[in-house]
Amino acid sequence: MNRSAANKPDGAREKVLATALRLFTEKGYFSTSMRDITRESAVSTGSIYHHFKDKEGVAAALYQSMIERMRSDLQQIIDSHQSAHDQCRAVIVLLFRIAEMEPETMNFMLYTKHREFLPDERPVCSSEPFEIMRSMVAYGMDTGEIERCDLLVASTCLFGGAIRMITSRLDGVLDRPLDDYLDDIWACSWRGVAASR
Amino acid sequence: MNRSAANKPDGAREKVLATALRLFTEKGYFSTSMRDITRESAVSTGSIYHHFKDKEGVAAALYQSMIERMRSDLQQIIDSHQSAHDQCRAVIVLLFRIAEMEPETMNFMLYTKHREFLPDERPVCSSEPFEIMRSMVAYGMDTGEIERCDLLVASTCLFGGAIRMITSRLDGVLDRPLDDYLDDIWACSWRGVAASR
DNA sequence: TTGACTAGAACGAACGTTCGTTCTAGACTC
DNA sequence: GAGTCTAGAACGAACGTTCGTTCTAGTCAA
Repeated sequence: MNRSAANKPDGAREKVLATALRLFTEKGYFSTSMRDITRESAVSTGSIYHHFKDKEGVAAALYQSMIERMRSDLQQIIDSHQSAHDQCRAVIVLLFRIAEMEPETMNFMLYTKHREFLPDERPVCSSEPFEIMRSMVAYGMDTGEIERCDLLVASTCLFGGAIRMITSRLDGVLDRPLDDYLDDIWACSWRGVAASR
Repeated sequence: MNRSAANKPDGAREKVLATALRLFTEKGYFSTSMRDITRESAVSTGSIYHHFKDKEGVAAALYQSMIERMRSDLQQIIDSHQSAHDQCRAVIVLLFRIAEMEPETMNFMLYTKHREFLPDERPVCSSEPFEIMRSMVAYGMDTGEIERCDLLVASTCLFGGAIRMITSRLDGVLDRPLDDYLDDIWACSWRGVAASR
């Protein structure tokens, strides 16, 4: 397969993925039929099954591309911020930005129960991106920025509030964009885990 | 319908609800067929459709009984604890206990995307139990225990860490029971929102 | 430059299965 | 015997998937 042809934005594969992301987010995986995807992507059934093994294969491709994108964004944050404090805050800024600019991506990433239709995937909180986030917290414990305690507890407390704000926003419970809450959320979250001086 | 007969634990209605809770949690709502419920509850199709309008009706009855149970438990907490600090901590203790003793209930309560199959329900974080939890935080701001800021932000930060710990536990990511983490989680969460003296 | 050939992308009707639900008949209770 | 509950076969709709075919674009000999 010619790679440049396969990845071009108007290619059948890309159209299917974009449509599936939208429909899975709007209606859920099980309420989205392959006929829905066929109709809304304007790609024929046969063509879809030429590019993907089956319906689950479409979801798996979406999931993989999402994991890879996060992995790369997080690596960039590590490279461009010195302290654990700045790294972790940048992660929340990143998550908020994705949630506002590409709510469908964030919805599929954070709020979808992948295991119901991707039984072979680990839960998202054991996925590589979340591992990277935990490693930032561990780094902060080493530098003395973060109070030393159970790593999972600290990570969950530090990012848990922001993540729940994102799901609230995706649920339509928040009227204002997430950025309006950023400083407050970060203040609460960081104060909870920061080392006492 | 005779009420005492309708609620007896071995009644068809109760057997269906218990089976549905288990199957919805294990396999998800959409991957659970009415035939599965028929087989595993040993209640016939006709009988199920006598007690419930349709499949969605089974899920709705589960959801309602869960909301009502939480509402009553939370009211009891308010009645038996004076300070907002103690009330909020008791809520987390309650949630942890339900998650350990009745993981299926907690899973259905917290971790299931009800709106995919109960389109008329509000998202769970706008449901009455969550409103009660927010009112506890508001009370804490009035008494000066909690730093005054956006109510949603404070509530999300205070309970967000614990709730994410629960979902991690339900995902099988945590080896030890939630109680082992209680003190650490509470310390982080409360420190994040407590009024500075 | 043309025409024959080829690989793979696209197509969509049709298939067999499974779903939620209905229906008719029988059993039990008061 | 009227009303309530149970039973499970049957129904039609919708599903994911298959498959035989057509279309398209590239290759290459002459």
